[in-house]
Amino acid sequence: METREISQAVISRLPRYLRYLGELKDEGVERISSQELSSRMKVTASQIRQDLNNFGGFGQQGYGYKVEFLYDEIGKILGMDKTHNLIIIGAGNLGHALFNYMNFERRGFIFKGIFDVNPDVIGRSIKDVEVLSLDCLEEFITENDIDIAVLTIPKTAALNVAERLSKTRIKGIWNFAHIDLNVPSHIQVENVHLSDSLMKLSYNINRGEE
Amino acid sequence: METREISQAVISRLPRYLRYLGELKDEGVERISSQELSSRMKVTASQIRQDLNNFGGFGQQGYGYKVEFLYDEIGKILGMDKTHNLIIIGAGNLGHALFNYMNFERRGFIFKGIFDVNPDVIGRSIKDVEVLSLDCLEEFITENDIDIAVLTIPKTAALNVAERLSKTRIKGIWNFAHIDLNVPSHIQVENVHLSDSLMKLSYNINRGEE
DNA sequence: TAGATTGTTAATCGATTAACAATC
DNA sequence: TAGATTGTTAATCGATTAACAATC
Repeated sequence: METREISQAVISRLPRYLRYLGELKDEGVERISSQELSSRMKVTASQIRQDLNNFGGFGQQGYGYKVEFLYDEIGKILGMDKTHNLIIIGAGNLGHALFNYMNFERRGFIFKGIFDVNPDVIGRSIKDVEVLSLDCLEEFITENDIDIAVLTIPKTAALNVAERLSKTRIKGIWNFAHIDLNVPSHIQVENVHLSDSLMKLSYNINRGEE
Repeated sequence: METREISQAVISRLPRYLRYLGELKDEGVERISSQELSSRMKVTASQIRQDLNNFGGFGQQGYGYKVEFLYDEIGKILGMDKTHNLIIIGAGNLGHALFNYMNFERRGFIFKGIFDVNPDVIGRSIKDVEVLSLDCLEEFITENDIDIAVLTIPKTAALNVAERLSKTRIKGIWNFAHIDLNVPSHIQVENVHLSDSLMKLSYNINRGEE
């Protein structure tokens, strides 16, 4: 329905808006102006208004924005009003950690299963959920209406699994493997390259010294 | 020594260059042109040359770039020739996972210690390293020449710890808490907001459907 | 109504891409 | 030398900021 595409720069800022609005809501603040919000968030008021107006007019002239309303609207834009079924592929430390991390479930991200290739790990239970063999991957995705696969496996394995996922109903891949995936355009990939992030920090630390 | 500031957009791309050059090196490729690299990485050759020339002329006209040399140079720019001492604050699932993740050590990031507040956890061992009490934080940082603190604790605790870290010799914070930290400018903060990332994926999935 | 603040258009700034002269 | 490809300047594109008319 939308005509022009909204830039990823804007999308990236939405969760941050949501976070600050959540805090305001918790503080019992009912209304906020772009000016006030801008000084809290250390961005320009202009940017806030521009960003929001990509999705419609959420404010009232002369008044500002209703915190709760805006919070809900941004939530909807980000799809937080829907639930998403996830599986984790890779029951190593990181997969384990994400699986145990409950806060995602509050947001409608439901972990339905966890997979591994290692026979020593398959069959064990994490949080009452059994670690499954990768053999049943496709079947499980279909039967459990899985939308998102989280990849916490080494890079070579990730390429192979991404290939298999491409032929399923999966809509998105949350990729923690240190490699770029090549998947059809109907599958969205969101990368979390931890080592890239750490290298960036390293750069900035060394720069800061000069 | 450098006069103009290099943009964070450029810095963010460096680890990706390093990754691709590493692959090329492994494949035994000795030289590569910006054109060839651009088609592999799906960026423009212009961008590659512009990015690299922020740091100096690493190529040879008519020839291209020596893979190994360029790999080493980018590594140096990112500080991969130095070692960094890290501590992890928060021995929960995520802290645990990062602590166990060996690949960082290959890059010169040495995990020196892990901290928690929970008395049930303090004293236990992870990889032969004892989980320490937050009480000895400052002392430990000084005695072990710690450069980077990794924050894998809930947001309120993170604010408090960041405050304490501000008064130490710490140069950087790798922040996994879902909150923006306020620290003096001599401390660099690199955020990994996992829930923000997942929300972005959620947006793109729902958008993709239209 | 007067004051405040949005929504939106216009101006600026920065980043990306294109072009080409320099040179290996 | 001729060909190839860099380093770098110039052009374009997009994103951010400023300004202000619309309006609550």
